[in-house]
Amino acid sequence: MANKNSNSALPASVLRRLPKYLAHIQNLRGHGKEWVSSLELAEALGLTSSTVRQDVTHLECRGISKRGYETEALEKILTGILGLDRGRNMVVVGAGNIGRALAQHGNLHRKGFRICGIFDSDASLVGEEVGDLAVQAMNALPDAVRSGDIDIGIIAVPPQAAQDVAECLVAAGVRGLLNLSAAHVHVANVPVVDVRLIASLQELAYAVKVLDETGRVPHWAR
Amino acid sequence: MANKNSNSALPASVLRRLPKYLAHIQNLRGHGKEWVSSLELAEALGLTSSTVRQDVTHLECRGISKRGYETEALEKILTGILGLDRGRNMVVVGAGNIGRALAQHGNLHRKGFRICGIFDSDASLVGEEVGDLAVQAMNALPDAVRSGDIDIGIIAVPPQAAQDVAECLVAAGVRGLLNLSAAHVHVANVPVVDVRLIASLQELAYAVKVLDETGRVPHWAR
DNA sequence: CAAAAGGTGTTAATATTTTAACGAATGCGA
DNA sequence: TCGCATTCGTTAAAATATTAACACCTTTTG
Repeated sequence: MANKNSNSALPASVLRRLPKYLAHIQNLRGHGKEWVSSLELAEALGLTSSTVRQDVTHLECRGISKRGYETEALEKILTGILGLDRGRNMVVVGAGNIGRALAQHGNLHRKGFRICGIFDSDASLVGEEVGDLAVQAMNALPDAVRSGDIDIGIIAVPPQAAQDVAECLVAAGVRGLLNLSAAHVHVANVPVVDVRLIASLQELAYAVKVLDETGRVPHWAR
Repeated sequence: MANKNSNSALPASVLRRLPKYLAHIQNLRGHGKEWVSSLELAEALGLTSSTVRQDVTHLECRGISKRGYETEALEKILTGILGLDRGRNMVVVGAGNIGRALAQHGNLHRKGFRICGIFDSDASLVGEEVGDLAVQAMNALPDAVRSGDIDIGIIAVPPQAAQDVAECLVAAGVRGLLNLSAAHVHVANVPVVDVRLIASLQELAYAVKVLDETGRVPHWAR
């Protein structure tokens, strides 16, 4: 018997699609659509209907024949699984372009990800205003994390500094790391997920090269 | 006989690791290291040595027993495959926080990705300075792309606008798209790669939830 | 009310990715 | 120069992920 109850962890492949389902369904709901079929979802997102149905299997949600899935239910379940029903407090380390952009990024806020502080080891940046925050020195980090109920640390520093910053953040008590640097970071017992900014560009450069040479777009870039 | 000559396209799984190999190897070279073994690479990047050796198989590169791989050769091959030996010209659409941050991001430039223009449909932003560029109106885009030898378009707009912008960019002649929005975009015959900014945060939120509930970090977030 | 159409959930087949295992090659120390 | 210990390339196995196929539900329609 298939195991699909909600406390068994999701396969990574499925999890990675969930955010796109959610974004699309929120959009549909915004247009007043109450039902959506696996085929519609698949076509909108570049998948097969089979994949969509398989994925839904892992959710606590059943569709009904000839109608599909209820968008309201799907949205609720997805936000629940992703833990988006509760807000998350975060700090950013690195007040360069990317760090500052994130700190001011309204969308994050709208999705329940609050940025509560921004830090930099460069003393000349300390005090500078970023949105309604002021850049703080690294030695202010531990207190800020402990007293601010911070869940997540965002690493927006040059790659050489990334691992050190990760360790700082974890020592300060953060429970998850979002890594925007190109470096690999690893810390015991704390989840890390990479935002592959430069890597994605490099992938794209490869895809463009393949397109030039063969006239065809690789399937992973469609 | 295994097919490993360079004109057969790389498996997606391998390709996605290449940027991390490259970043790490460049770092090693910076420290004067001339050789690296599959095991060292694996440990630094959170992989198995088997995976690394398997990956190298797809590169036009042989290691030698008891030493490993030559870092210089690896770097050259990787940059070649990813098409990083030639510069790429890009335009950004969307002069919000993210778009502006990218346009000024020094690292991109250093890696051969030149940002040649930034555009926005919001007339009130047109003319604003971003680094050494000025925000242009959308109707200036086609000429800029055609006359500027632009390869890549970067989509940094809200999700509702993403698909339209994608089509604009492609109509203007761009040959690849980097999508920073949460929406899915699709255009015939042009590769698209997503930078999963919000999606990654959502994945991380899930990983944190799993950590809370089970005490263990899911394997895909380590 | 029967039949057709358009959906789902499930199972089974296929394809891809990762890992393990091991013979062959190379450098190092005695 | 002869082992010994490393490390590679390769093959095969195991694990994951994707796709196809199909029985069985619902709604709509004649």
